[in-house]
Amino acid sequence: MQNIYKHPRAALTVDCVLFGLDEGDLKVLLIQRKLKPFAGKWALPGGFVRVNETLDEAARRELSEEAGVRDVFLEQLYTFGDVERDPRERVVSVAYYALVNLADHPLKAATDASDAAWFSADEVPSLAFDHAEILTAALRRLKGKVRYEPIGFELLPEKFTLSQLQHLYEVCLEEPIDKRNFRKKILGMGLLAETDEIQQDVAHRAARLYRFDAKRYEQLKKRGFSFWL
Amino acid sequence: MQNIYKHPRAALTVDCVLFGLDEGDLKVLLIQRKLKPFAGKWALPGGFVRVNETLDEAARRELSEEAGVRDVFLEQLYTFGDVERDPRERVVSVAYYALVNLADHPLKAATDASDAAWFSADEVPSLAFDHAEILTAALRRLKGKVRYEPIGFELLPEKFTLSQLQHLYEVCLEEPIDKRNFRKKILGMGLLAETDEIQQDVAHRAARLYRFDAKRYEQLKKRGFSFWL
DNA sequence: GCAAAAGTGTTCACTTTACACCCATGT
DNA sequence: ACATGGGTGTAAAGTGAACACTTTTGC
Repeated sequence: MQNIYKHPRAALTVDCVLFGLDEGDLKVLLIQRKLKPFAGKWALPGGFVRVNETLDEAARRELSEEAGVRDVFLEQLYTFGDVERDPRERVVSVAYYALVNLADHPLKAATDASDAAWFSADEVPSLAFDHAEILTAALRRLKGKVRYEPIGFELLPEKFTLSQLQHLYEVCLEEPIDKRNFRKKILGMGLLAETDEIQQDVAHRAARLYRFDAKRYEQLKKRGFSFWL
Repeated sequence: MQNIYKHPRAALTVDCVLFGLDEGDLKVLLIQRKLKPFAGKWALPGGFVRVNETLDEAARRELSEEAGVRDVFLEQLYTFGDVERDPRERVVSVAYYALVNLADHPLKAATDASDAAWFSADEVPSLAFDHAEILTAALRRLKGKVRYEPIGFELLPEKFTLSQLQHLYEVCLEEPIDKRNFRKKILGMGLLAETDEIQQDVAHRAARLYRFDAKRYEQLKKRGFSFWL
């Protein structure tokens, strides 16, 4: 190595906003800090980037270590670089957001840092560092992006009902949606494959289950199709 | 400071994709490198982030030092963190894109690094580092974002004709646009203020000049209006 | 007078919205 | 039998797309 430490360097971290959907309620996973600074405060899972791992790898590692989740949808969000965002020293943080399906992954975040808990995304406690700002940015991104990319499915189980999907969109778009129009539009896209299964153990007529057809989406995208809701 | 250099740290840089519009041709400013690595190759303006400046400040400083432009539209794009992206050592780069109006700012980039030149955005030479990837991402962002945010005006002079605006959109959307429909739509938004001036020194009927009314846009946005083209 | 771009409306197809009732199931 | 959500079609309004000619100006 050459030229290193000639000048002082910022430290580099990743922070992850992990979203889950619980019965039509959008949740975020937070971790209660054990160490200074902000000991005892809630914070996003995250940590230092190692010198030989990519940013994506660091984010996945932190999600695995601190939140106990693997193989989830993950996307870089924004890099936060205010000079005073960490009281110890200059720390620049690359923020990610991740989407997990709470039906398959446990609601208890099995982890070493077991002080993890899910909070409603718009009712979080006071957060450490600038994590409130990161969370706000992640919510904005999620709520914007579900409209033009089919990422909402990452929050649902593999097989889901049209009502579950509709509720998800109602949460993200922050407005009620007409049931018939929603079904017409989403089925008309041809991205949902009907399964031969139906909802189980419900105290009313059981709904048909659908899958998102990712291969079909890729095909259509190549032909110029754009997802839009 | 505490805990510093306990572990090796990545270096942190910013890189800027500066776009300009020249007669309906989208251009990017590149700098010919003087130093190793990649000496002689073309690269994006950029450099190391100082420990006491924010990322935005670093990006603006580099644009000023290397490209000779100030007070331009600037937005963070993405952070590139591949382990091998710099052959010297681990360097993470926060990429920005900026939009400048070439009519007011000089086409010659007056600068210390005077080996700067404008290239057509889709006919660039081979670039240093992963700058080709950064440029691709910036183009994708620009071409996507002009549709739903009125950022295109940053590429035009303060007063412009509707045809100039249409050409800009034709470049970004990569398809011809019907003149009458375009004018109907853009004027119908109420974001353009007619000036009492007309185009000068053209060998045909002179077009009326318009301004983008940023205040009006802010007002409308608060009332739920969304820009869309 | 001709070349070159400015400016201007209408029609048709399609998309979006609004809206209400019966059905299947479990308790 | 009743409570709960599942599932379905139509009409009216609004939006997007296609399209051609006259006007102004400089040379």
